[in-house]
Amino acid sequence: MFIQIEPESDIPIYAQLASQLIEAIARGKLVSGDALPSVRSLAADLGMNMHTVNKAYHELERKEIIRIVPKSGAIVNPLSKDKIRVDHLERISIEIKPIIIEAIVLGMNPEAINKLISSIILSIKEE
Amino acid sequence: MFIQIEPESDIPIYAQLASQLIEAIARGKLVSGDALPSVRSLAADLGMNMHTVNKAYHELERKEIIRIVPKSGAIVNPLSKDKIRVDHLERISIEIKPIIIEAIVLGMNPEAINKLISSIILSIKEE
DNA sequence: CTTCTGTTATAATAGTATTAGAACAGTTAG
DNA sequence: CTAACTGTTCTAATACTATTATAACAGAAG
Repeated sequence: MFIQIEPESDIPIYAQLASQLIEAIARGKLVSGDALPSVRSLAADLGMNMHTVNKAYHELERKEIIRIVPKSGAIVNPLSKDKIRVDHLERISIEIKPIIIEAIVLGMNPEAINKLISSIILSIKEE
Repeated sequence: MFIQIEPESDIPIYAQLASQLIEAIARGKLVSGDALPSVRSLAADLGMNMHTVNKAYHELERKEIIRIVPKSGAIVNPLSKDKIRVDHLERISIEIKPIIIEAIVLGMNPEAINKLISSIILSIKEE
């Protein structure tokens, strides 16, 4: 697996894992219908506990990015191309708002913010 | 003070406070050079502990949004209009990246993301 | 049927969040 | 000058989260 965990980060490792799995989906390394590794095998693979991987998976399930089939496994949900549900948009909005405000206070104007986001999107698709 | 804390939120109250102070600066309710209330008085005002307010202030100091003068008080830093320092840009980038990725996975295209951010910026300046 | 799956439960450890109380030393206003 | 106010530092208690460790359970899959 293409996961790199930084144990010394102040970001919990279950959150790092969840984040990198989302990134893998965004990059097309994981596509709709793909099965994720079992919590036990991925935990062994990454040298962490089964429950930590399980927590990351449930984080992704809560965001409806994967689906967990009890006693069976987890698979990547169909990603709605160029559509977004209102509740998802709401969550993204709540998550992103404080950062936008911080950016403004630190001196970024709307164009600069837009430019930053464009470069982030490019960096995802390229790397 | 124009602060509203939600004690039942899963966001720590020191983080809520820090966030709302940044927002107050973004809205111009607090401007460069303004003195923040003392940690004791704001804590009493909001019904929370002095140390919790202190933690929020140090969070803002870490982000270089305010300056804390030991044994004296905290004042709002000069906000660099339409300029942003590289290290600040770097931090904003790291903070915003996982959310952008989540937005993409949930079906937002670059235009939709840009539109969302524009509406957030508008909502800050209007309300 | 046996192995693999997520689920659930208990438990221990470490760290964070929040509150409390107190003392200390520099700042400031009367 | 002095008294009130300031952030700082310390100890300490409580609650919650994060992480790991075992173990047992019951459904899925070969």
